[in-house]
Amino acid sequence: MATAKKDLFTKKENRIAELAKAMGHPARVAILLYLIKKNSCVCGDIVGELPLSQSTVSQHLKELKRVGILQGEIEGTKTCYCIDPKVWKEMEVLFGGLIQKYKSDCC
Amino acid sequence: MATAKKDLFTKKENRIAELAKAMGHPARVAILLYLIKKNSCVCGDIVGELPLSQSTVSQHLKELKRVGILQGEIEGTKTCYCIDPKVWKEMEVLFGGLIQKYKSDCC
DNA sequence: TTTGTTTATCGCAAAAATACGATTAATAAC
DNA sequence: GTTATTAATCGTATTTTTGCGATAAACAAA
Repeated sequence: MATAKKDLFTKKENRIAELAKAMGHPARVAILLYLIKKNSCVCGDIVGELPLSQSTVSQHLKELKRVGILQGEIEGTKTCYCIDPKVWKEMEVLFGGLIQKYKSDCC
Repeated sequence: MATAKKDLFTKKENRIAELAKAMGHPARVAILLYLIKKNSCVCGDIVGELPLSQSTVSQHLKELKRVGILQGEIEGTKTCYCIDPKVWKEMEVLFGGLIQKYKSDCC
């Protein structure tokens, strides 16, 4: 079988890239900031906060959910999204670790 | 004039997304890890480290340079890339700030 | 049961990212 | 000078992402 693209890099490299990419769109950053600010899992009125259509926002939420950053819980007709503390911690470790690893003494 | 896409979100949201997106590819993560490990600005032998062609690696380096994470300095026929400490610090502030801002008490 | 609300998904179009080989440009080595 | 080395860029093909309207699905309200 052909080599999967993922196999060209380490698990860690792939995971960092996957999480970074999920944060690599201003709408998704805005969603995260909104969820953090609200300090609780707010429902789909996220749509009302963003200058994008409902279906587009739904896609962004889906992507954040896919990589694990968000959890979505259905409550009646509404869906309640919130940050997954476990994955958030993972990001802290991965990004923090990466950033701390570099001590400037270049060039 | 039409609204630029950038204007739909705040400067901060756009900048976080831009930096995150630059890290949103395993090859670029690998480049950064390699530069950190070598602890000095190593030249284009980055190409030898990656399972990608020279032109593709060059493009990834260009992207990292575009957002400011890397600096490139020409030395003879070689080019020496290194992390820009200033932008690295900016990432620490932006990502660290974002991640620290969330205190789990959701759902 | 009918109607309204909310969210996910489908289908599609447009734009952007990824990857590579070939070529160019710049310099070093001879 | 000529030749070799290194890296950037060009052209192009493929894939992925982004975005939206329309529709569907699930539930609540009437």
